[in-house]
Amino acid sequence: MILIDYKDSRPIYEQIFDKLRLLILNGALKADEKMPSVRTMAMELSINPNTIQRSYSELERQGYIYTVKGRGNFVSDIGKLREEYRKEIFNRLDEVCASAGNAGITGEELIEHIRGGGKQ
Amino acid sequence: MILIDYKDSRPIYEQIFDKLRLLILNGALKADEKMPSVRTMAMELSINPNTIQRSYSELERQGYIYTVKGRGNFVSDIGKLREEYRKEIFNRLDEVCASAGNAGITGEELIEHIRGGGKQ
Amino acid sequence: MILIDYKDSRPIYEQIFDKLRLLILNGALKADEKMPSVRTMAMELSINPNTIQRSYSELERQGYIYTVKGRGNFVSDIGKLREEYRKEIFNRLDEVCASAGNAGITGEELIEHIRGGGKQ
Amino acid sequence: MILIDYKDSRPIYEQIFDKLRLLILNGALKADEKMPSVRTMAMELSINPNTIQRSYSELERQGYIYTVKGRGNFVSDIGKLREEYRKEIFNRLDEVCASAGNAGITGEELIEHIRGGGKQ
DNA sequence: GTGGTCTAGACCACA
DNA sequence: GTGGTCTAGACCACA
Repeated sequence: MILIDYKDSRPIYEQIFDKLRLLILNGALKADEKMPSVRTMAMELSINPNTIQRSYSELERQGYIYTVKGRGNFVSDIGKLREEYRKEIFNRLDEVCASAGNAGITGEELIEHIRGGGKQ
Repeated sequence: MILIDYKDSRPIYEQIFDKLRLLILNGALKADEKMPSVRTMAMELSINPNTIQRSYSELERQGYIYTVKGRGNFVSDIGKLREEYRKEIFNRLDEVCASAGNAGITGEELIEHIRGGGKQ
Repeated sequence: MILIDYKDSRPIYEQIFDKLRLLILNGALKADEKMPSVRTMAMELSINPNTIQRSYSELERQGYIYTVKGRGNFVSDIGKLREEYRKEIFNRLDEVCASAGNAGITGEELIEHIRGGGKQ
Repeated sequence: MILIDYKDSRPIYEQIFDKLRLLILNGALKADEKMPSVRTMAMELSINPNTIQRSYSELERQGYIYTVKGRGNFVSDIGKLREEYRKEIFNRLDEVCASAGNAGITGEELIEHIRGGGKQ
């Protein structure tokens, strides 16, 4: 379900955070569904529980999951968060556009690339 | 000429690398032009020379500048590099598109955002 | 009668404790009235009986209820406790005043806020 | 400068966070001033560096300090944050008022308590 | 030297 | 069993 890329420069806790967040935004993990326990996931991925804990804490801090002490972590009912994620993506798009401008790439070229389905 | 943002989470050597690379890609720094010496730039920016050296090494490794022992660093004649930089940007665009897909954003929405000039 | 907020960070036993204490201080639960049994309440709230037990133990420890073996839990005749609860509140108020002082908020501002009915 | 209360139920990292935040809000630590290094503070307080690190991370996340890799942590120029802290305090005051209402304490009593300087 | 990440292992509160 | 906190110790990137 989750694969860790040790060659990725991003820290492990962040990779896990990103993938879980995506599963929640996707709807693959639904509201009030129980997440795998910190220890279970740590065992499955052969990773220290502290590291998983950190991913979960960050998910909780940003409102993607909520914690019930002694019971586990559960998926939140996200609503506003979808909107925030959309903004995050448009911001990243803006950055790409800015870099493109510096490299002499026009907006039309970017659009053509998107239309072509990327990675042509 | 170069401003460092200490509140930026990116390391200093990377900020400097990015800005110098941009000046070269821009044509602001032209082929065979001499770069400021490591020490000069370190003084001007009040930064550890090791840090400047690291930016320069990375620029050299990627082919943006070349070093002549005892004489200094000079801007390369970049040709292929422009093309590589373009690829890098299209790759970043592909990543944004992939994330967008996961969030239910269509290519048309991205295109509309680009057309609108972003940051509306 | 009692609603548990699983998204509240406070532990469940504490939420139940707080709400029952309030019902007693309110007078909604009167002296010598019988409390619902641990099992009944556990069933109604779909909660582990151990958790309810813990809330009841804490209520008993602080004198809000008393236990008769084999018969159940009963509301105490609270008198001093009202006074203690008042002290607790004034202590919390003192803490707020102290924090306010550190933030440069004057007592008059706090008073004005109270007069204004708060949450304006 | 900072004392840890091991009898306090709040975790150590939170106590340190609170105290440092206060020193910043106070102006005792000024904008762009260097914070003690994680290790130095860990030694002084005889606490594990990871714990200090956690306090610093939280301070950074909330914008009270900023980190320059390889150099250290520095106090941010807080502005909005003062306003947020004020709000936090008024929220806490609102909670006290609500509890007071439940205990039959009037707003006037609270005001009188504040006027009297508390802890009378 | 400075912060960032991770592991191993422990102990605690809570259910 | 479940998450939360902490210590001890290691290794890395950065300056």
